[in-house]
Parts: sequence; structure tokens; C-alpha cells
Amino acid sequence: MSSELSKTYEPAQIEEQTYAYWIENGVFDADPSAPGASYCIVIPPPNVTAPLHLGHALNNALQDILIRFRRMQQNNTLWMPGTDHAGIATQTVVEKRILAEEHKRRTDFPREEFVERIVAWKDEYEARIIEQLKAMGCSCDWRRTRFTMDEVCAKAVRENFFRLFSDKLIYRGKRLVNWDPATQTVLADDEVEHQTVNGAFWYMQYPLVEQVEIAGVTVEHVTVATTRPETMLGDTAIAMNPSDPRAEALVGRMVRLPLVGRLIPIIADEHVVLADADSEDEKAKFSTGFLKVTPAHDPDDYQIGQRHDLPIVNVMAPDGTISDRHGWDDASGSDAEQFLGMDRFEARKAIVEWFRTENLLEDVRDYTHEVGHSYRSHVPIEPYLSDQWYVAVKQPIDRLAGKFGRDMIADTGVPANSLAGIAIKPLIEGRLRFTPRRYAKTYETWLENLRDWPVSRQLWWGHQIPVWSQDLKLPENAEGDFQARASGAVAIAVSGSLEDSLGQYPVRYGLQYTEHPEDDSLVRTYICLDRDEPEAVDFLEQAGWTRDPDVLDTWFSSALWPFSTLGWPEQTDQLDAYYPGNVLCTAREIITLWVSRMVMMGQYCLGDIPFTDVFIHAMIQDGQGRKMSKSLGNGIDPLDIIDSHGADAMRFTLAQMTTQTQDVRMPVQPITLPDGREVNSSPKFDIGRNFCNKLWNASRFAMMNLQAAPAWSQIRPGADLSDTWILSRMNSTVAEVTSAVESFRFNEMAEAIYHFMWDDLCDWYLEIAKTRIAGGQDTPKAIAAHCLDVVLRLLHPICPFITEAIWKQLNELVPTRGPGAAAGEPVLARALWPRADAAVISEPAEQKFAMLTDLIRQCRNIRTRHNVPPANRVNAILDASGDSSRTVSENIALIEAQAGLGEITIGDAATAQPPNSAAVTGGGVRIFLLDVIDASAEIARLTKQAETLEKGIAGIEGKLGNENFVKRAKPEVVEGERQRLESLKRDLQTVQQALAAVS
RNA sequence: GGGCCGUUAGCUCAGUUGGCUAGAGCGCUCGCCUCACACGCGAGAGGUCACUGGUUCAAGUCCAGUACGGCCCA
Repeated sequence: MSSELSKTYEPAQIEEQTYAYWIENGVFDADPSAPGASYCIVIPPPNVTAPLHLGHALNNALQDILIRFRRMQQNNTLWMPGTDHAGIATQTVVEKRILAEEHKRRTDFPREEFVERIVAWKDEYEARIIEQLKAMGCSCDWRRTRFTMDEVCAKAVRENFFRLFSDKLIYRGKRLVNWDPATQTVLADDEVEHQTVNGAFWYMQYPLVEQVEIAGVTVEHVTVATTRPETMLGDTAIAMNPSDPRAEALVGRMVRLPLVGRLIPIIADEHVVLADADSEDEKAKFSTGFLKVTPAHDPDDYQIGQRHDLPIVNVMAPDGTISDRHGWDDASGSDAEQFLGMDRFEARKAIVEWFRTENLLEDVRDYTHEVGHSYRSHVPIEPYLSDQWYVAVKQPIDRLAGKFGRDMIADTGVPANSLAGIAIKPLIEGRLRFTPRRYAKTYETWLENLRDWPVSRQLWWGHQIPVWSQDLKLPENAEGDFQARASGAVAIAVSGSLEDSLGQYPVRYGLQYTEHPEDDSLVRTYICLDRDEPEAVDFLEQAGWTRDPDVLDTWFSSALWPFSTLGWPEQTDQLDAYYPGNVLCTAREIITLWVSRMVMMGQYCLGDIPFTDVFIHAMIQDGQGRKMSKSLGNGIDPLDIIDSHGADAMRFTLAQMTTQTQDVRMPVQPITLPDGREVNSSPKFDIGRNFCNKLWNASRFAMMNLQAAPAWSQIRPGADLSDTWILSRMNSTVAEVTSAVESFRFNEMAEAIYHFMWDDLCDWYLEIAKTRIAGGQDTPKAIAAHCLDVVLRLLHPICPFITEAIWKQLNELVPTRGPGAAAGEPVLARALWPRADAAVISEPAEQKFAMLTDLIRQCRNIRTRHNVPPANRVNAILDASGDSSRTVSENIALIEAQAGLGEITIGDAATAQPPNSAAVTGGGVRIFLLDVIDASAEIARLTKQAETLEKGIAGIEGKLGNENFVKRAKPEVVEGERQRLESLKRDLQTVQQALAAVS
């Protein structure tokens, strides 16, 4: 048997076959009709953009721990796997690759062809990602694997969009977006990189139409400071803080905008920072107190514009050149005409130059600030006004008022029956919990301050927006309000009623219309279909409607993930069994983007939250606290760690470092793999590897020694202290591990097992068992087998491969082990999770054993200090006349073996320390080690011991001498201190006697 | 500007509701290839718990502030 186990654990030899074994046995397959409470986790679907990194390894290791734990608790478990199409990110990487390899741009392809190229990429990475997850040991039900754009998920997206549209929660609106003029696309906030730029503030004078007297001084102009002078062409107001002393005289006056000649008002707005040259605040330091307001080109200005109903003048074309064809109508004939067609940076220079020449440039000051850049083209982002689809998140939904009420949620402006409201409510009610708890605040604050959600993206990769639009001529002589006239326009377009025409196809549809932004004689109509029914689509398009080319934000489909994967909107068995799920496990960066939206949509679509617990794990950084990234070259590939250390080692290390902190650092170090590849690794993974190796070898020991272990009924586990002790420790460990994993304390779970297996079982119990087995005792065999059995069960969720492999061997060698006669289950992954037996946990046994190990350690210490060769036995006189006499006398053999003692003479309280001996003391026991004659070593050892004891004594005496301590501290604390003092004093006395004897 | 987190041994981190002489792993020192394991065994050294105040009989732990590092939101 032992020949089957190599001397060091070699993970590569067992991982693949063990995984295959689970798959063959259908261990991960969920059955909605199976018994047991359901326990469901949906995977945060990894982006198909790139292979998984170490953060994913952590994320998925934790989920697998939870799922495997619950599976062993015999719950009806489902871990739902899948991947995310990751709209802009994936489209971008494919565009980059095609540009690099074929020198072609997206627009060089027909849309369908380009999408096919992305699909090819997706297929490749989806397969790689799933392989990675399997290599890590993830116990997902792969038969159910979903993709956010597959048919099942697409159906859910479509249904949800249709419902939102019908509930009037989806609308078309304008907003400033992050525009990349180089690639001419909108970017999400997280695709904007902030870079520090050495720029300048230009101080430009705008003349007042009429001069004003302020405090006896004639004022003819106002001076604005700006970092982007070119935007002045689009200024529509000058704003100042209402508390500015000059405001009274100036607000309401008009300014003539240089170059353009536009008359613009001076307005009052709290947003404006008061000028203060001495301020620490950069803005105040550089401010003149006057803010030029350019609603079309700055998000803050846009807000001001909204508050004051200012006109919006867009002076740029989508390519970033100055243009009067995108919402600027007073350019022609003005001095501004000369700038038309210039690039925005060229225009900046030219405009500054113009102000300089006209003597209107008051000052230029250097200014270092953060500017958003496109992570794709690296050019500065231009805030740009464009039409987008929005989801109204704070609009009350009548349909839901019955379930959620219609009041405002306390202390917020959020209606309880709005999308934001239905996401906040379960948190307030305590049905939705965050671990660590502090993240609940992030979630709540974000939802309370939430603005409407822009869901359209100018991309080709994603769920295309299912809305067809058309501008229709309003009937000229029609009576009635706008609504009636709009209906009339639609009726004309379809030659009848919409119901009579569209209604004949198996689709549901919704209709919205708005006034045309520029032309009063037109109505803009939007029709939403709940599915792409070809005839209905044909009909609409024949009648002049065209489909919106944009796609939905990726998070729109991710929001539905917990139930789209289960087949919603169909009422499936699995939806029934596994929704709501239990835990969502993710990183804090997507609490707002994703977690909140899943809760929102779960509530909206199914009336219940998708999970009750959200576990937020740390972000892994490198040794210097930097994010791991490709560009820094400090990333770690999980597969490399699996190659070098094994999947279990990686998982153990990851679990062991999962505390409640928000970041963990992992020093990165290059290593060379056996196949010669140089890859990044971290010494931290050695912890896991060493641990697995230790377990492996403990098992080898078992395989060599546990043949013919007696049945549990044949032994008396209470007869020997070491047996009682290890069983007590084992049961404490079971309780500790169970409670740790139940409350997401993964590091405590890992460390409890580590400590029990290594320190208790290997260092002590097995070492003691060696001598006992050699002496013909069988009991330690049965107990060691039982302990190993329990360790394997407890460790399995963290280290599934090695435990399953050893389990198989153990089943062959010792089929039945532990209380209860049942043979070990064939598959550990499905075996029963152990239960702690409180009756076996013995505090006295643990104390007694601790006293013995303390004595043994002291003996070993003496041996080392006196340079006693390891093989030499040391004769001793032992006096255990006090309380511990029985414990010591019953365990003399144990002390002898573990401390390396030879002949032991039993003494009594009167025994004096012999010459040339060293003294051990503790718990009222004295041991004299004979013929260890290095007096100076002994004096040094005892002096140090005495010092430590004196320090402890002084501390306690200080406390007990304090009247208030005795009076106010809890009585058991005071009593404890008194007892400790007694014991320390006794030990000190012995040490001092020993010192006197050797001096 | 608002909010959150961190600062404990050379390094990476634990430290429950305040209560033993503040712990672990790695690294370091010394001795060992002891018949499961050198990815190991045994024995050690190593800490003004960032700083300043406060509350308390008692503070690494609670409160206020400061410094440094980091994150999120606007």
C-alpha cells in the first residue's frame, strides 16, 4: 500500500483523474426534485474577454468551499456556472487584435461579420475559462452552463426590457457621455483612465454689456478661469456663488461672449467655488469667482444648465473638431467662424492667441490636474451630449405598490415601490445581509443617490435594443391634445390601429411617443417588441420604423443572471427549486454595478431577492500594494500556480488569507516551472503546498501503520489521556470549522484545520502513537484513523483533490472508522459533514495534556541548551507530589519517549536537586535532568525563566494591588488572576532554588 | 468635497463581546537526512501594537484628533 504513495505529494498525478471521477459520478449535478434544503450559488460570470486571473481563483475557490460544504451537509446544492459577454471590453480586445493583425477597423466589416469575429473570440475564451475552473476543482453543474447572450438569457433580457418599457420605466433622454473622439464611441465610466496632466488655467475677460459700480469701483468685465478655453464657444452663462459679495450687483446682468457675440446672463449657483487665493483647496485658489457655464461640454455645467434652464450649445463634431453643425446656430458671421473645422486642441491655441491679441487674456497659470483619457485611444475624453436610453430608477411603479407600499423609504427620497426602493428595502428589513457588514453602507448610499441608469451603448456586441423608432407627421387639422394627435399619426402610418396590425402576430408590443426635439409638426414614436417575430418586424420596418442600432449595457443582462440562468421567464422546476438563491460571492468593486442591480431586477421580475447573503472578499494586490495587471507584469496566472504547487495548495492559501480586510498583498516572485517556463508565483503558495505535503505524509504514515485497526467498539477511547485529548481537540475543531464556514470566516476555517492536523495530530498524537503502537497497543490505530477521516472531511471543501485521493486509499485500508459502524462513503465529495460531539470535548483533558507538553518542551529545551546529542537518553528524577501526581505518573512513558529521557527515578517533595542537574518546573511538577553539566547554560536558562516569571508576577500584583480592580472587575477575572499569581509564584520559587543549586 | 479601509515581529497577516506574559506562516539563529514528511523535526531570537489625547480597575481592542498608505463615490 505504501508503495502507492510517493514521498512528496504530486498533485498533477491525481487532480485530473479525481475531477473525472466526480464528473463520472455526477457529484455536481443538481436535481431540482432532490430532497434536502436547497442551496444555490450563481457564479459571477467571468468576462469572456480574457482568461481568469488570481482574483477569479480566489472568488471561485470561496464559492466552491461554500458549495462543497453544503453538499456534504446533504443540502440540495446547485452551483450555476457561466460567462458574461462583457460588451465593450470584449468588442475592444477583438478590435485591437484585428487592427494589429489585419490593419482593419470595425467599420471595415459589415456588422454581422464583425460580430461573428467576436463570437469566435468568445468561444475560445469561454472554453478556456471553463477549463480553468475545472482545473481549480470547481464543482459547478456544467450541464447547466449559460452565457449572457445565449438564447435562454436573451429571452430573459427581452422579457425584462419589455416589462420595463410597458411600465414606462424606459425612456429616451439626453446626457453627457464620456466620448472618445478618436474612436468615436461612448465609454463607460470605468473605461476612462484618469491621468495627471500638466495643464494651465487661462484667465479670460468677458465684457459686461453695461458697466457696474461695486464698492465704488467701476467694473467693465468679468474674468473666468478655464482649463479648456475652446469650450468658451459654447458658453451660455456665467455663474457665481450667491454668497459672493459681488453677486448682488452682478447677478442678472448680461455679458457679451467674446468671439461669438452671444449675450449670456450672469446667474447665481451654489456650485461655484468662491475665490480664495490662500486656500488649500486648489479650486478656490485658482478661481476668480466666475464660472463659465458650458452645458454641452462639462458634466457640472450641464447640471447647472438644467437647474437654470440654460440653452445648450454644442460646438464640436463627434471627431472632436469645432463645428457649427451639431447644435450651434450663432457661429456664422461671427469672429468664431475662423475656428470651424479646427481640432479641439488646435482651436484651444488659436482661441488663447485671439484673447491675447485682443488684450483679454488676463493671466495664465500652470495647473496640474486629473484628466480622463480613453483607455483605448489614450486621447482625452470629451464630455459629449448624446441621446441614450435610460431606466428610471426612482419612479414609483403602481403595479408594485401593493407589495412594497408607495411611501418614501425613511430618510431618503426613494419611493418604496421604485426600482431603487425595492433594492433598498430588503437590506433595511435585514433579509439581505452583507459580510463584512460595512459594505451594506456602500450599497445603500449608492442606491439612495442613484440617478437614472443609461442602458444604451454604441456597440455592436451585445443585446440589441428591441425598439423601433420613426418620426411621424402629426395630422394637421386634428383636434385634441398631443396624445390624441400622436395616436392619429400612428394610425395613419399603419393604415388602421396598431392593435389591428401588429396585434395579429404572436408578439406583445409597447408604444411610446415624445415631441420631436426640433420640429413641432412631427411626433417621435418608439415601438418595443417582446420578441423578434419575423413577420411583425417586417411589418414595422415596411411601415417605416427602424430598429435602434445600439445595444444594452452589459449589466442589464448581468442583472438578470440569478434567474435568467434558471430559465425565467418560463416557470421551470429549477427556478422553483433554486430561486431565491443563497449567497453571492464577489469583490467590492461591483457592489454598485452588479449586486444592486441583481437585487433590483430580482425584486422587479420575481418579487423576491436573488440571494440573502453577499460575501465581499478582498482584492489581491502585489507585494507593493499595487493592483495586479497585465501592463505591470505583476499578475499571477492560476494555472501556473496549479502547475507549480497544485490546485489544493492554491486554494488553501487563498482561503487562509481570506479575512475581513479589504485588500490582501501577495508578494510576486518569478519562478521557473519544471518545463522551463518562467512565470509569476508567490511564496505564499508554499503555505498551501507544505500543508498538503504534510497531510500526504501523515496519510502515508497511516497507510503504513493502521492495518488491522480495531473496530471502534473494540477500543476504550477514554482510557489514555492522549486519546481523550485528541478526541476533545478533534471535536472542538469540528465545531470551530463548521461555525467558521457558516459565517464566511474562511481564514479561521483553514487555520483551525491546519492547526489541528499539523500541531495536534502530527506533532503530538501521531508521535505518541508511534511508541504506543510499537508497544503493541491497537487503540491509537483506530483513533488515528478516525482523526484522519474527520480531517479529510473538514478539509475537503478547501482541498478537494488531495482529500478525495486519500479518502479512496483510507476506504480500502480502514473501511470503518470512528463511532458508528458505517463504512466510509465511496465519494468524499458527497460524504456527510462531521458533527461535533460536545460530550467528547474535555477542558480538563486539554489542560492536563498542556501541562505534559509544557514539561516535555522544557526538557527538550534543556537538551538543546546543554548540547545533548539527539540520540542520547537523559536520566531524571521526577517529583510529582502535588495535584498533578496522578497525571504525571500515568503518563511517565509518554514523557520519557517525547522528552528523550532514560532512567526515571520517582522522588518526592523532599527530594533536593542533585548536583550537575538541570531543573524543570511547571504545574507543581519538578523534573531534574541528571548529568547535564553546563552550569553557565543552565544559569542563563533559569535566569531568563525567572525574569519572565517575575514580569508576569509584577503585572498581576500590580492589578491585584489596585483596589478598584478588585472592586470593579468581574469576580471570575479577579479569581483567575489570584490563581495565576499563586502558580507563578510557586514556579518562581522552584526556579530560584534551582538557580541556587547550580550557582 | 463626501464616505470607507488599513497602519501589530524583517515580510505577509490573525487577534471575537475591552481581561493570562500580544499569536501564526515565511524569513532568521542553533542542532538534526530520528524507520510519514528536509515541502521535514526539535530548540530559540525577534514587537513602545503608526502618533497624540480621552474613557475605563484594565485599551492592540472603545472614543476624538493627527500622520502616512489605499479604495469608492461625486
